[in-house]
Amino acid sequence: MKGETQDKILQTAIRLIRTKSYNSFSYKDIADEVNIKKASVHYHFDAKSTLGIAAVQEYQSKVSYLMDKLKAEEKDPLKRFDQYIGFFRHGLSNGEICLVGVMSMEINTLTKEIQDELKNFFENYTKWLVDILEDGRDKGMFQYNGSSADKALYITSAIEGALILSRAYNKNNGPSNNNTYNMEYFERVADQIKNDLLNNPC
Amino acid sequence: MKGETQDKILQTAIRLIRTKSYNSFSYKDIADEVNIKKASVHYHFDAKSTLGIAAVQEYQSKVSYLMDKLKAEEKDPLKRFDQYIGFFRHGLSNGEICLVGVMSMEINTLTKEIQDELKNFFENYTKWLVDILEDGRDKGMFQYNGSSADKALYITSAIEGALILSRAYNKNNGPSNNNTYNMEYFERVADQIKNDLLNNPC
DNA sequence: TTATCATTACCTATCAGTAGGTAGACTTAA
DNA sequence: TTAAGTCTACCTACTGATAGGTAATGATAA
Repeated sequence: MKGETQDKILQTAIRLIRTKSYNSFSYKDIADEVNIKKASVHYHFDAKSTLGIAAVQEYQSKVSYLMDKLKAEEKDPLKRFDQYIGFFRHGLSNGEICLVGVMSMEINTLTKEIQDELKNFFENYTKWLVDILEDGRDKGMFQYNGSSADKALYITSAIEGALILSRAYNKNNGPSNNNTYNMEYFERVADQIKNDLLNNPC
Repeated sequence: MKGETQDKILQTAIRLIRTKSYNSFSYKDIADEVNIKKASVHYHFDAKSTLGIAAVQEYQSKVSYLMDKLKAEEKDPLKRFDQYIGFFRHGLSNGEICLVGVMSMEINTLTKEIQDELKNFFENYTKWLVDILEDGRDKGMFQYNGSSADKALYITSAIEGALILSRAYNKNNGPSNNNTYNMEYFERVADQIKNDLLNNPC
């Protein structure tokens, strides 16, 4: 199959970035997981920075697809918001946090090209959330003061932070018998974000 | 002077972790910045993990000192909260984000000893904030629903996330002529956290 | 006082291992 | 036959780490 190995490499890279960070995985790691040799990884992605760019683009297109589908199929703002949160929840339950968050942390060590790719992603990222928020406010379901852009930035910050802290500091973390993680911290923050949206200043 | 070089190494390590991340700096980086040889860094800290532990402990004791001083000297809860935020603001203005946040992101790549050290730090970290929040609520200045522990987790998440995003996505980031960073995103999130504390559900 | 010894804080040189990366031969399927 | 994909085998640069040596300092005992 054309592109099968290439796709495996890409998906593995994305998973490794989300579990260990960009500067903490190597071509050897990829090769071992895909069951090919290091040189073959280089055949598909000549340099690590190339793979990095591809990983961001692939992750973005996956998220774009989900967000567009969500916008088309789910008209209830609260359920749409829940599904938005659900996207992060699902990753975290497998020990994977947001790729944008991880690579943003390492921003000072990345090439200009990757930085630009991330910036582009981040802009879309917040647009989706602004869209959900404004839809909810228009329909009278969400209340918040100030601009939607500010609120989106606030929520995004809280989610990114919650993902990091949840994976690091939950009791019994590390994957359990069924290979999922304790979600306690994440859920506690997610609940508060939602309550703020629903109950905010009278 | 006894310990002068050792302290320079430690301070440099902390700065490099906060600007680049733990897995993105090397003993060579430290050696070059302190103007000694790599082997001399090993003389003071036999292994990188030893240096990592020492960095977390040193950072913790610095923060502890500031927090205790703050508690003793500043009795107005709002001003105390502002100073708490100011601690993160100051770091970010030099391109440095929270060491706990950075290393938590890399948690899966760290030794058990460093993980324990971080967990210990995180527990104190949230205790300080809970203390500020409850003091403010007791004095009738802060309003929030739910437990103080939940609120502290929420605020901590938002701050950690804001630090990451602010450094990565502000316009014109990178250090400017006066060697400081654009703080826009961080301030926008910080303002909302504060407003929530002051105006929340009636 | 001075010769002896230990300690501190560095050095040069080197280690084995791993990083990302390349050249060229081999395999396989269209 | 040709092109795609994978391999072996290698490279250079760098990783954390160690061995062994050297001044300088300080303590100690004859």
